[in-house]
Amino acid sequence: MPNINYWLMKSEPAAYSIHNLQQQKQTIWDGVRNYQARNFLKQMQVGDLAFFYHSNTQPPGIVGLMKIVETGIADPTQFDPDSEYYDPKSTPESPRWQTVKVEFVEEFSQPILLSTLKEKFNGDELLVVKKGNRLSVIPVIESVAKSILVTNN
DNA sequence: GCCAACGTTGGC
DNA sequence: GCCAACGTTGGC
Repeated sequence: MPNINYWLMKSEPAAYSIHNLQQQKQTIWDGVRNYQARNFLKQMQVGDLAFFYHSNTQPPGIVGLMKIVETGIADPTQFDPDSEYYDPKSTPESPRWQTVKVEFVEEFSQPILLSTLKEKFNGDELLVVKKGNRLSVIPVIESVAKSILVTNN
């Protein structure tokens, strides 16, 4: 059994929600323009699991689970002049922004709200509960991931 | 709308 | 390479 890593990936549901993913089944997670978040995307491996986090919504929280199905994808929006994520300094020969393809696994019957996460975990356990953490992609340690999964079964 | 916590930019 | 100014994120 290869090691499975767990991640948390944020999206504003107004831009892209868990239901959009449920309908599409798979999507390329594009638009990440933060180097630290990108480095986490680079570390992901096929088979890893990621929590889908709805941000900038009422209430914010983890709403479901997805699986990494492809890695090392050059984010196509960086080459698209019409995209808000267009990066004129990036070239197809050496793409600056790479990402992954994710697949819908499940929507949680009950979202795990940020307020609940704050009660159960501290900032070291789950970076998203640390005040001021705005990274769109962060790692989740195994014990925390297991605990979240158990909560929803 | 507020504001804390960043990240980025650019002058030096 | 420093750091002030500025912009953005995102919970509240």
